[in-house]
Amino acid sequence: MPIAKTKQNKERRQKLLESAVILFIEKGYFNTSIRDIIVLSEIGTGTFYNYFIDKEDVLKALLEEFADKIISSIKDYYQQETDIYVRFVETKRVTMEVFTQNEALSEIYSRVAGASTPIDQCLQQFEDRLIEFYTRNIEYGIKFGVFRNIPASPIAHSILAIEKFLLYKWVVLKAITKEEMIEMVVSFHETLANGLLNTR
Amino acid sequence: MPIAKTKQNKERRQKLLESAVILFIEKGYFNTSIRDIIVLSEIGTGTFYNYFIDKEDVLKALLEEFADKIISSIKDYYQQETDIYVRFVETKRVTMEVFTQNEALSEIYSRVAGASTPIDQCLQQFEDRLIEFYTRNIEYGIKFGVFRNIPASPIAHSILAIEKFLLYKWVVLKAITKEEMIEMVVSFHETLANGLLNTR
DNA sequence: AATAATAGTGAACGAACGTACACTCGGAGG
DNA sequence: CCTCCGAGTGTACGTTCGTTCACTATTATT
Repeated sequence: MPIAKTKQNKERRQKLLESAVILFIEKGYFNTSIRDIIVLSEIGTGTFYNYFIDKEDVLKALLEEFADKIISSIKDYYQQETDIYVRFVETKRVTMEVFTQNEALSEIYSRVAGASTPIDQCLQQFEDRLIEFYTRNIEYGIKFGVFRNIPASPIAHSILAIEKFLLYKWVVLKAITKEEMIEMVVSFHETLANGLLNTR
Repeated sequence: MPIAKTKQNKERRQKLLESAVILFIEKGYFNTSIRDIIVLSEIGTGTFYNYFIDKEDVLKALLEEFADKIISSIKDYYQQETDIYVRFVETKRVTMEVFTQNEALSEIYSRVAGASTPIDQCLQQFEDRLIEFYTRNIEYGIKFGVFRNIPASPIAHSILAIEKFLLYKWVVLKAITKEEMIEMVVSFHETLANGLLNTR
């Protein structure tokens, strides 16, 4: 059982998390042992258990940190920009930029989906927050007559889905470049916007 | 090293694969050991290695089997239906039905993405085949003036992305029902089709 | 019926795993 | 200056893992 968070040395905790990221990328999450993390962190074997319950607990901490980073970036952007149509396209650019600027965490995020129930719950929370953002944005557009009156939720889902899928294709499969990824997300949104816009 | 495939007992091989599916669902892929598969299959320990190289080899066999099933269902459907617009919407229904009729394999497919490089290569092959189908279908639509002249590939990607994402949401997270999943895929396609159709 | 070939078997092995626990030691409190 | 708390340490243990290989059972060949 870990000791109280206030008793934990913050730098030591960060060192553990950083080492974990390096190893998760290098060897993959499942091929990384707690021992590996301990060795790279240059801490005592038992010390690990003062900070985390197990390996999964480390992953959860990393994902929560990442989710906070993305959500706060979007929130910042939302305070700068209020135009509904500009928001619709540019929010995605903001999100994809956070992903590309945190390549290692993006790769871990892309790889661990479906790995275990607690991890899934953590991911689902994060994704649901994003979908909610997107849905609200589209509903604003409908309310003010910019978009046609269509079900917003499937569209919001599709937006997250393609972001996630193309991120996976870039960061895991290396099948497309960073630029191709962003270009495809934008191109898709332009076509989609054509289906959304109230032009009649 | 496994023995020649012609020398393998087909029923025994199938029994091994079926046991693996049961365990992968029950305990998850990573928490299932080769020992578990051997015990449930009621075969000798060494016999396993006459059939598969390792656990990953079992997974690859399962995924290939599943990919074949989906691709052949779509191919069958393509021989029945030639109308471009009907194809565009209904192909997805065919695909989603194969997924729902093979829930266990769908769950495994949803869960193992990103797990390891060889598995990813296997998945990528399968997904690329699907994307190629979708792209060709959209390009037909453009060629014959049914769809506007837009880049087909990002659309094809988005279609697979939302299918995969909603499948994950149904079969892994249990956050939506089977019916909601299909309804959302269809609803999304209707909006998307509005952006695609050449109505001017 | 005897022999050869080979698939099937499972005890055994070494490596790697998570983590418990007895121990060290710096620094705060008296 | 002494005491003592608790974070840090790392050896050592029991478990489980994947894999091997000498052996047995079964089938095919002559």
